[in-house]
Amino acid sequence: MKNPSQQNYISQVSIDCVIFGYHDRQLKVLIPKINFKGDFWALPSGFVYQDEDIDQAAERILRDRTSIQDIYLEQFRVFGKASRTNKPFLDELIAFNFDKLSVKNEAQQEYDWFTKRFISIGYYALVDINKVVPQKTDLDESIEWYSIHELPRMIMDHSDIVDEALKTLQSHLDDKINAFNLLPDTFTMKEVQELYETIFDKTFVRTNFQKMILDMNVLERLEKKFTGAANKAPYLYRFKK
Amino acid sequence: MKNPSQQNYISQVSIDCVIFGYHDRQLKVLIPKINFKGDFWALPSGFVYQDEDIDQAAERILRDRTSIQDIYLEQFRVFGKASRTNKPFLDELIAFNFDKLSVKNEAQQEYDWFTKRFISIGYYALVDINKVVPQKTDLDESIEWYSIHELPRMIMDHSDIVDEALKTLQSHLDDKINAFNLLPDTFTMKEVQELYETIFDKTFVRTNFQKMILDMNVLERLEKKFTGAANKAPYLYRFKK
DNA sequence: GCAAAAGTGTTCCTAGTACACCCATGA
DNA sequence: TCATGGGTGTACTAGGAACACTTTTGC
Repeated sequence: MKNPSQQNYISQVSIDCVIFGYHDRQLKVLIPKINFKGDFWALPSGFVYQDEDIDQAAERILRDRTSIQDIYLEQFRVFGKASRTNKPFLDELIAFNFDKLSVKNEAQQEYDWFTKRFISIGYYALVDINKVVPQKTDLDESIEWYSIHELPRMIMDHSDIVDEALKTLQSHLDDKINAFNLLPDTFTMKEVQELYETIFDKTFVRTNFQKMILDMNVLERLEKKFTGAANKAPYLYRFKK
Repeated sequence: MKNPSQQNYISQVSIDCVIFGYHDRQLKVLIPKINFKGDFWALPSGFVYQDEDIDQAAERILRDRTSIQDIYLEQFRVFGKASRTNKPFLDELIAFNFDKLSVKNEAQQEYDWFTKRFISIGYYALVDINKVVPQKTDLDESIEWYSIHELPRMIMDHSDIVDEALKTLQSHLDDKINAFNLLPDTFTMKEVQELYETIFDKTFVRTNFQKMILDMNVLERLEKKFTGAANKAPYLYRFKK
């Protein structure tokens, strides 16, 4: 990765992405661990090129980390406190990793660029977890799916950003009907119900839930799914595009 | 006004405010006209100081234009297309107002600063129109309330920003219950109904509307309001804080 | 036939809508 | 007492919640 301060980025503006996936009745968030000593986790982030729409920038960041195109994504909030800076985190990172005297010249320039106050635009993405092949950047030690209830301790206000993203997702589900982006192409009604129960952290009555979803009129019923289990085979559904 | 490029602003980030007021069954927006030849209208805007929260910046911009404190305001969207720049507008303004050869040195520096691509954070504000004393800045020729249905032709994407603000206001009314910020301290139920009918551009049945609003349980009933009219005096209400 | 899970229908209740009715006010 | 507009209650209805019932599947 080239030095950001040398890139044609808009300065002091960043994009932070909360990438939601769903697996095994758990809502998950894709989070990289930074490749330095000291256990630092940070949301997939990036900056905006001068000639790039912010939506394009978010798409680029997401594509780089998930290796899939056409991701469902929504801008949900700007985080703009004057105190929003990487400085405490960077200083801690440097203390763990470098002799302080060694930070000079070019490094100093990067340091100055990174430790300015940043305004961050929050996006959330909904992806089919099976289609994602998580990609490390060369700054990442690892990149993993974490259950939203067992997130690692993240830098800056990234935990708050995840909280806000979840709230927005919940409030959007009613009108935007976008939850199906978290499921595979075809799915059973039971899977939809489990997803909703996970997102809202509450249970639904099976029969009424089925009615509610079908009344949305956004699903098409396909063939039955025979699992070999000793019970009635459920229908598969697909989201109408 | 000092030259923005000399101020301690975050560059390429602006704040645009849609200030909603309500009068005479009309939803209005407070819009300054720029003090140059050529008829340019632009939303109340400003920039963010390095040591200032974006919310504070929005409050400052609003205070400067309305001369009231404690304004209800909500961040609603970021406008971040790569093509978002003041350049076409500024060039037109300069063509109307200056000999091109006169734009030099210091002016050139301001020109360069202003014509960069800007990411703008949209805020909407709800104010009691009676409490506002619109304030011109020294860049303004005038500042007026315009009916949302008769807005002047504004620069850049400011019309789109107003549209987005209105949509967000409508969608927020259900859960945020913030419409009362547009009314005086005390008001009758009829006034509330007319306000809602204006915002949603539809009519409500009087008796059911009263029930709906009272069931929100956010109003306290005060004394009656005797207008001298030959009919039953309506109660005044106040929004519980 | 039986257990398990899926699909459909039926009843009940609540919340919203339409509307009838009465009340207060000043001319 | 009359016209006008405000306040309250009641009947009706649609949509949601609870639940009973039937169907399908493999052992």
